[in-house]
Amino acid sequence: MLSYTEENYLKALLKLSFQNEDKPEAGTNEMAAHLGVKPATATDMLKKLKEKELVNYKKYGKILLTESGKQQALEILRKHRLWETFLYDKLDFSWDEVHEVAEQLEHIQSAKLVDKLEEFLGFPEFDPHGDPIPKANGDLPVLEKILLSEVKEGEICQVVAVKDTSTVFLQYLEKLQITIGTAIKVLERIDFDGSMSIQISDEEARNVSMKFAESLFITLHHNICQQK
Amino acid sequence: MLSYTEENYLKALLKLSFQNEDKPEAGTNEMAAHLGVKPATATDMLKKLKEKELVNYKKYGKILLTESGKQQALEILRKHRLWETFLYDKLDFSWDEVHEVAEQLEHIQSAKLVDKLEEFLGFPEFDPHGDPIPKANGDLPVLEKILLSEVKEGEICQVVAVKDTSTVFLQYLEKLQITIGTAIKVLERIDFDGSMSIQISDEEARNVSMKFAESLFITLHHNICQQK
DNA sequence: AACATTTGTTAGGTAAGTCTAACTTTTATA
DNA sequence: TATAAAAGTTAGACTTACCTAACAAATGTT
Repeated sequence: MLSYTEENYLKALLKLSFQNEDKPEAGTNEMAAHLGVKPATATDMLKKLKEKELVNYKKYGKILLTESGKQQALEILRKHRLWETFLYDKLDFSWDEVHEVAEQLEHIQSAKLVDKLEEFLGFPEFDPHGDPIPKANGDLPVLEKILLSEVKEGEICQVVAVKDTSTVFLQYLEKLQITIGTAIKVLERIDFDGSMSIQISDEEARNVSMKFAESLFITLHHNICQQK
Repeated sequence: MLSYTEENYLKALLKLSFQNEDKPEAGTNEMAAHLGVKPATATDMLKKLKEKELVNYKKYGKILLTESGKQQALEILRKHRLWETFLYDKLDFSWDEVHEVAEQLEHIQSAKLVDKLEEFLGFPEFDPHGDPIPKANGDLPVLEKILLSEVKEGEICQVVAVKDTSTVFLQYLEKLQITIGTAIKVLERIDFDGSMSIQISDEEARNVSMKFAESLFITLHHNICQQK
């Protein structure tokens, strides 16, 4: 059985592996910063987790979850996101209040509790932030993402990824204050040239080209919040 | 903010004060046994709790919660019993499974969570074991208890206390396998002499006198379990 | 009242998780 | 490529909550 602290290290490692998705390794300082401890402390814990075969780790090397470590981390993430969903859906917490409490609830030990909670919530696939909730077997639901250009007039969607990763495009996004999670409402589609009029968050209307609309992945999921 | 462990000591002290209701003090060994630690450990913690003015305690003396300590203990008990009710009512846990998980859940820190949970559950007054759930202000709901002799035919009730505390009566109860929490169904009332035919738990029918029926306090509450 | 038993305390030690300060290795840059 | 900066490690110390073993006080019994 893992301690509360060990669980937090595993979860942090999993999160970092999502962030740097191409190479899912992490560094000691990165870990420490994420957990709010000093690097020396993280080093100690990493040795301990290596002993338990939850991480691959060598002196001065990069840190990687083992398969076993990843499964355990996914289980914790599963609990975290199910509890967030519970707080949001059933207890009327706002999307920005759920995280702090879920940080505590995710450490409750009871397999039955997690499964019953999932059932009670109607087997949700995404939490209130739009993040996928791992299934009991560790599978992660995939966001159904489409291009902004496919969205109908009047619909609201959320940015989930970029198709074009060129610097000019990313800089343009930054100028428009669009990041992952930003809400976009399609006000009008111009059939003539494929351009559209959109509303970004709660800003005023703005026109974007077909090229733009075909470079941005969005989702229509409704259990996602306005900000992130 | 109290640690998980400190909270457990306060809760244990509160429980002991309910048990020895006439004098709500406890001893070091008693405490230690209740918490599954050695007396020496309990002594250390009691000094610490005294420093925080949560208990009144003197060397070799009896232990008593201060007003502040009692309020904090009641808050923990409130959380424990609300979570038990949640698990029982909403997640289909059985009455004997709820305690273990509630022991963990009671330590979650969030005033909003407790109040929202209470609302979500419909402001229950008693937990699945029939124990009163402290209100946010520390008030304890009182069980509506009546004498067994007042119960109508066909009704099911649960034993909550004895009116007669004589040894012969208590020994008789023991022989009938009646303890606090035992379920009793009134099968027939004989007006002639005030005696009644009752069913104890799932045993066969049995006749008891008016004197007996007037010596046992019961409750008709329905959110109470069969056993305790 | 004297002694035995129960009850409670003290002293010293352990493991987990944290820290600071000094040191080593890796990496980035002039 | 030499050196400075960044990243990571080690050693030693602190706190919390626990332990054992030895001791002290309170209680019960003849």
